[in-house]
Order: sequence, then structure tokens, then C-alpha cells
Amino acid sequence: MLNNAGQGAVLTESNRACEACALKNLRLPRPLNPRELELLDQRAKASAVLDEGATLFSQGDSVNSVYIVRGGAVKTFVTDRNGKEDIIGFFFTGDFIALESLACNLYSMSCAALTKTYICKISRADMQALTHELPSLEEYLFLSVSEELLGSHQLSQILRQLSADERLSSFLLFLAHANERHKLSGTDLALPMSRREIAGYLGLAVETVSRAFSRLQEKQLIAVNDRNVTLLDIEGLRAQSHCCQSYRDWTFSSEKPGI
Amino acid sequence: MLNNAGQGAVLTESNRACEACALKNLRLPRPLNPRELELLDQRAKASAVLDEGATLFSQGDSVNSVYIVRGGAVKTFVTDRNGKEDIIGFFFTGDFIALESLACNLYSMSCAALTKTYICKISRADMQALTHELPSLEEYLFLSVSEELLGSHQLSQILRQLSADERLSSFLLFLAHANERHKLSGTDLALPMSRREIAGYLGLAVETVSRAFSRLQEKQLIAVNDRNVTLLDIEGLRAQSHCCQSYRDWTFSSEKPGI
DNA sequence: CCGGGGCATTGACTCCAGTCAGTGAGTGAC
DNA sequence: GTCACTCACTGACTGGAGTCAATGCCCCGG
Repeated sequence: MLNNAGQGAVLTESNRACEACALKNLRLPRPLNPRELELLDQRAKASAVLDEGATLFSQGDSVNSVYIVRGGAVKTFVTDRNGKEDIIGFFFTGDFIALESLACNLYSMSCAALTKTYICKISRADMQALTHELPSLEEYLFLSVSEELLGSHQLSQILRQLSADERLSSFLLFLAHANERHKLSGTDLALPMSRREIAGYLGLAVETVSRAFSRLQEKQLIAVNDRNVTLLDIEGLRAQSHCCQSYRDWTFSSEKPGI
Repeated sequence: MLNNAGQGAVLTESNRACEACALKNLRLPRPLNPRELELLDQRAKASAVLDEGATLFSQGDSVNSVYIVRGGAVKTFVTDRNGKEDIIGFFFTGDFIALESLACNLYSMSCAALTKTYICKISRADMQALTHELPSLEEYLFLSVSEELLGSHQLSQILRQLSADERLSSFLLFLAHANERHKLSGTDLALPMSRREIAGYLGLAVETVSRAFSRLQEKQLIAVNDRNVTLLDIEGLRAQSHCCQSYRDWTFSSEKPGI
């Protein structure tokens, strides 16, 4: 099912592209200062290129590294007894992947690429050294995971309260938000994930996701062309997803406090 | 609805009970070392006693402190437009409450006591000072929030996949687990929360929770007497809740790695 | 070229959980 | 004592989402 197994995925040592790369685009609880960036950059030598569908790590693998998406998109997921994938999260350029796994020895989830994806890798040992050199990085990690947790609470709320159409509206707004963070269109979305993956994330059946797309289109809220979706009426979508303005908005509002 | 409002709840300065108190029982990603404990202890002077239903903080309040449950139980929640409470989490003796809120200026949720509850309070400034004196505490906080996040993933899984009976089974096993952490019975549970609160946590209607209790009782898996529940067949319950052995088990397995 | 497979969509049917309604027990105010 | 209120439970009905099935599209390989 997944080509290109595991940790072995095309690692190119000392890939100097890192120097110019997207670490600066790390999703920010607060901006990294130059010194933090420089040190991170020095450590983040090893990188990987994942083809679509390739696995970065699997549930049960030991946690030896931290990964950052330098470009592209990945999903984290667990596979239930029926073979259905339960999607835990999507990660885009600049995101730490499953940072919270550092609290464990073994991954409790798998990670695979949605599209061709470039990964920065920092070994656990390097990360440990870094956080000792640079206490503010530890704080940064705390803030990052905290924001993930706040986002997860919102997802839980969505899963508890919202109908299929509302869930999909929330999800599209979340993607639009992610797009905007990367200076892409906030209305024209090229979904990197399949309907099945959306279903696995939103806790719906594939057919239900498909029908929800159709209904939102009928309501003139979006225009759907396969994986290309145009948001026609952001306010209408926001109204649909009432519970939360847009996924993760809380966590990104106003300036950032320290601990 | 909630008696006894907010931050003002019966703060007794310099309550020396702290010295002997439950900070040692902090839920552990790893044990705090004696120095960490001592420093925490010194700072955690101010404490609060909350009557049942009393609010510790409300959505929108500014985040000025960290709170730890010294004894009792609290819920964190948001109230939706229909006045229904969406329960985000339950916290018991030794737990940090909504630690991830340190990443924000304002609370994105409210917190209220389920029973008479004793709270330790550490001001944000003290916390900041502490983490500078004691870098390993920062790591501790990172691990704590990471584990919360891993737990939240499991909850999301529960909300996505499981039927009402299965959700309740998972929840009861989670409570049993929490009980065991506090050296209480893992089979005889005195639920500190109402059916409505369980419903708000599991994303169900109150009536559905009630019916789920009845069905689990019919199946001889539990014995229900109002808020006193006896788990008769742990393995049967575990089978019901298939997705995850027991809520948070992942996060508490094996020894604890550092970053 | 055609066949196989995955993806997306749509329709028909089923069923679980929500809603509405009614009951009884317990508690607190007066 | 009564009244009002909350909590827990149960029954009857409804509806939204899951399931099963069929279709069309596209891509890849032989």
C-alpha cells in the first residue's frame, strides 16, 4: 500500500539546501530568533525526500529524530483493525511532525507523504544538545505542542458537535488558513489529500464526505472540481462551522506570550 | 449556575499544607527530582478551595497562573451557543490544569470543580522564574503537554469511531486508570461527574449515556448504582472499547525518555 | 487497444443516536 | 408539609450518517 518504506527514505546527508530553507517558515508560536535559527540549521543536515504515499515512520518505530516538513504535506495516522486509516493530523511546510512523540520511546502513529515532500530531520541527540545550548528552544517546543493541543481540543469539539456539512466547512476553512500561512490563496485550494483521508480525519464515511462536498456546492458556498476547491462564501462557511471561527484561530490570535 | 465566581475563590495565602502536599503526586511523565519538587513547593504558596460547581477560571480570563489539583476533581469546558457544555477534560489530584493555556494570553476554556477541590496556584511570573532556574522543569512541562496531546489524539479516535456503548466503556476504563493512579480501587468507581458531563465529554446526548449505562449493565459488564459504578468485567469492557487498550495507556507505557 | 484498480459521486436502504416526552427519586427553600 | 428544581432513566419517534451497490472517470500496465 505504501511504497518506499520507513526511515530509509532517500536520505541525502549534508544537503545544503537547508541553509536557505524553510526552517524560517516554521509555524510560529513566536518567531525563532536568529541564533535559534542558526543552531537549528546547523543540526538539520540530514533530509529526506518522500514520494507521494511514502512512509516517514510507522507506529511502533522508535523515536530517534524530530522531523520538520520543509516542503509538501504529510499525514499522521493509525490503522484500525478493519484497515481503515484514522487520520490524526495533517502537516504542511514549516510544521514539526508529531513533536509530542518525543515524550515516548515508540511512535504511536505512522506518518506518510500526501504529495512529494521534503523533510528536515534532526536527531534526538542533536535536539537534546540544542535544547541545552538554547533553553529558549525548549520553551519554543513547549509552546508548539501547547498549540497543537489547543487545536486538538477544537478538533474534538468539531467531532462531538458538528454535522457532516459543518465538519467539512470547518476543515476547508482550516486548509484555507494553512494556505494563507504559506502565502497561497485563501480561497483557491488544491487539496493534497483524498476524500478518504478527509473522511478519516473528520470521522465520516467517504460517501458522506462526497455528499457534503455536493451539498456545500449546491448551497453556493464552494465550487468543487475534484481536488480543486474554490471557497465562494467564506462567511457562509464560517456560519456553517459555528463552533469555532476557524480551526486553530484561537491559538494564533494576538501576540504570543512566553511561559 | 456556577456559584462562587472566578479567581477570587477563597485564596489562603501561605498555606503551609503545600509542603506536605500532593505536588509529589503530580502525574508523571517522569518523576520530579527533589530539587524540582522543593522549588515548586516554595512557589506554590497560594492555594484555593473550590466548592462543588465553583469556577476556577472562565473562558476569556487572562492566564496569570498555573493551577494544579491538590485534591478533588475539576472539568474544563466551553459553552456553546445552546448553553450546552462541551467538556474538554477532567483533571484529578496531581494534574496540571490546562497547562497548554500558557501558550495563550487568554483562556480558551473555563474550569469548574466537580467536587470540593483543593488547588495549588503558581503565578506565571513564578513559573517563568522557576523554569529559568531549572531548565529540566521546562522539559517536564513539555513532556506533560505532549502526553496530554497524545491522550487527546486517543479521545479524537474515540469520538470518530466508537459507538455510544464503546465510548462509555473507554471512559470507564479511563476513570479506573485514574483511580489506580491514586491508589484507589480500579473496579469500584465513585463518579465525580454527572451524566450530563459525561455526555458533554463523549459527544453524546444525556439520554444516550443513560441508555449506554443500562446496556452495559444488562451485558453484566458493570453494575450501576447512580454514580457508583462497579466494573464487573474489565476484559469485556476493554473488548468493547477496542480501539485503545485504555485511554492514555500509550502515554504511560514503559519508561520515560527525555527530549 | 483493453482491463484492472483507485477515486469520486450518487442512490436506496438501514440503523444508531438525537429529540421529545413522561416518570420517579432526591434535595433544598420556604 | 409543598413546591420547584435537578438528576437519572425509559419509551416512542425521527433523521442523519453508515452501508451496500452501481456508475463514470482517470491512470497505469500489458
